[in-house]
Amino acid sequence: MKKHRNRLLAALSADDLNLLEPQLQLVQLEKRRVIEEPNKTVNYVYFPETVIASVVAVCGRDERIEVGLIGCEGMSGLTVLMGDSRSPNSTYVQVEGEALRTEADALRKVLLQSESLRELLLRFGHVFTTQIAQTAVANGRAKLEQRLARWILMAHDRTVADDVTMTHEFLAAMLGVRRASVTVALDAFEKKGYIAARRGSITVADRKAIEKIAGYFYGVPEAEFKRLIG
Amino acid sequence: MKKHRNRLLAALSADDLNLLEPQLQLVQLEKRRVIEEPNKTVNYVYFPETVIASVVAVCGRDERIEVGLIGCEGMSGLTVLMGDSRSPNSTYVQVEGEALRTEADALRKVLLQSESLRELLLRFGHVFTTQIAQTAVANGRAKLEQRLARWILMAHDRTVADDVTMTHEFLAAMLGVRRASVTVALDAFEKKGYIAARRGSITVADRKAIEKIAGYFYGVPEAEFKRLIG
DNA sequence: CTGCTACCGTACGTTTCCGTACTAAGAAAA
DNA sequence: TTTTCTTAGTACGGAAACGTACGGTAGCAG
Repeated sequence: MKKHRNRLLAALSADDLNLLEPQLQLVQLEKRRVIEEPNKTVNYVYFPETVIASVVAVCGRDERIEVGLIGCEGMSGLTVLMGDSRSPNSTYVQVEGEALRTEADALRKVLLQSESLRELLLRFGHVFTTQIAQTAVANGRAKLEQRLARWILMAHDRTVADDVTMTHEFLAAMLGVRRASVTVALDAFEKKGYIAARRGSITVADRKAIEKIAGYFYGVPEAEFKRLIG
Repeated sequence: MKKHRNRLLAALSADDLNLLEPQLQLVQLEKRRVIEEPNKTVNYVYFPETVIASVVAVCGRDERIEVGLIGCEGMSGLTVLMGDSRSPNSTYVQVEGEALRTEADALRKVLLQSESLRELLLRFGHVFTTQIAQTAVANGRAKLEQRLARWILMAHDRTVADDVTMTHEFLAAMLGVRRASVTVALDAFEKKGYIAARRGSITVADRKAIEKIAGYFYGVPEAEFKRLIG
């Protein structure tokens, strides 16, 4: 039984892992692959190994904004844990890579068999809800540079390399701001030596400095994760 | 067995209600009463009958913003459902009134005894998470008038009367904006006849018009509630 | 009835970010 | 290589909301 990079799977007891592992299938997910569509049934639940996915809340036709980021620390499809099968949010791959997935129905069955598994995943649900709530705070109170710094840190936490492959255009869509605003802010970061920017990619150069910019807008869900999952 | 005004309690099966009801205690909650403090153990879980409470996400010392509103349609203390006992959020009473409460430990016991109870409450958890996510969208993309309209509608849904007792100052703190901005926006609503404003209270006069202003920023969690709880 | 306090209305200069749009420079295709 | 497309840098006027602050008024306390 190999050790999983995914931290939820890594935190499972041997028994729970034995229960879940037969259902798991390793898949390669390309950039922009949609893994959950708004108000459509969730067929698979994903445990990212190297993939990073965005959860985007949608209202109406046009208004949308990223409310959470899921990487190797978490899982998609929380709605399944909550006894439902769909949600108004959209989820798709931002950074391509590998993930383990299980059919939603298979997961439901396993959840009924193990209370400890259910509890671990629900604790992650609490962490993720915290992440959404903190996104709401950042959207309401933080300046663009702070929100951008927060996003870079969260992405950095979830990548194996130090760089994130991401165009300004896409990043702007995630934050719900103009593409040009992202360009200006990233430029400022680069000029101060906090990041190295190449076409379509950002490399973290001085993480401490970026943390200083994000201030308290970064860190709350991360602390909850440590406390509850370790 | 009297019918509860709280819609979660009202949606319970007779068996589940029998299980839960002995634990419930009717309490009167005054305005601004804090029912959950950030990162402190939750002792009681509240099912509002006429109370309306705000869930406020906090980061650092100063930055805070309302991420959700709980009234007779819901419950506080979702962290307990998620297998935890605290959260980084704060919860307090906005509109005074009555609520039924249970000790968190008593609820935990009952949750282990009834799967259907657990499922109903978790479904509400999903609805509330949706509310938080939509708050994040509104904070990031909506204009102040739209956010204000959204807030008024959500409060209106949860009150028995048509009016909400609330100063501009407090409302501004909830939305994370200046008190003066709220005054100006409410003034505009009043001049158009959408609301009647008195010192410290807002009365909804033309709900349809307010819904039109809020647009798609209002309605998503409400639809989820209907779908999942009824 | 009077005075006090909390709440509301208004004002003004300033910051942040938007909408739009044009240009430049990498990267991929021909 | 040359062309074409995508991504990034820059510019400018304008809207939204901010920080701050001053004066007015409703309603309660004495």
